[in-house]
Amino acid sequence: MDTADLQAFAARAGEVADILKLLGNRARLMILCKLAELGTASVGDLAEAIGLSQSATSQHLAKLRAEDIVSFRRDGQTLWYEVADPRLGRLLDSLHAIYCEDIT
Amino acid sequence: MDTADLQAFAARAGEVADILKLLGNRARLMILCKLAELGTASVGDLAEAIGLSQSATSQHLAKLRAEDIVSFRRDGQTLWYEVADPRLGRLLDSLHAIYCEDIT
DNA sequence: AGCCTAAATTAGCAACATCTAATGTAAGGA
DNA sequence: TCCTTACATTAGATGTTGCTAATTTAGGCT
Repeated sequence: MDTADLQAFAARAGEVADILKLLGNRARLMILCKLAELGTASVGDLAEAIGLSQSATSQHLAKLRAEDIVSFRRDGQTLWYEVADPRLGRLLDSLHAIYCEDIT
Repeated sequence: MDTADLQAFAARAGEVADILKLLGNRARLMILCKLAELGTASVGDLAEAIGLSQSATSQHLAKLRAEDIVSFRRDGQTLWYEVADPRLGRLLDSLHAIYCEDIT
């Protein structure tokens, strides 16, 4: 593999690794699994569902937002989050198929 | 979801997140992609293929070994590594399908 | 306006990750 | 035995992560 190929490979691997880094945290993975399961959820719903504080949950959502992995719409005081990136939806499906085959 | 369900969910998410954390590093992801592509490779091969020092490459391999994601067999002075966990093989295939559809 | 709830943001700290440089170990060859 | 090659390991500096606590912003209600 020549230098240009290595750089292209490294660049793409870096992008994908950045996404996987976001999933490589228990709290964020739980958030994304919940969103995949429920379709949409508020910050409070998510915080309770994963057993984390409001602040910590919000900070995790900020990271996911920064990579355009999730989006939200406002309804009054409540923000409803959802998975925004279809590729991430596919990845979450794959993860479920591989690591949660035993779960209904 | 009751407390027992949350704990089971958290436990499983933690296990999967630990694996994804290993993939969430450019160098390690490149190593695993190379192993998936080549089937088997030596430490020196991998270090050169990803443009990293021998030491850093070896330390990444040590982390992957610790989670039983890769294994190796010795042939003289050379250690030949390969992907050991079939679920990780499936995950790498999925990642390739999702994020590298444009690559031959 | 004043108050409440929902969520975001900031500051700060402890824990963790990742590199380089140096050293150790194992195997083969002269 | 001595040297070389292939790889592992350790030590240490530096950057990053993920929490809590405190504060701020936004919206709805009386």
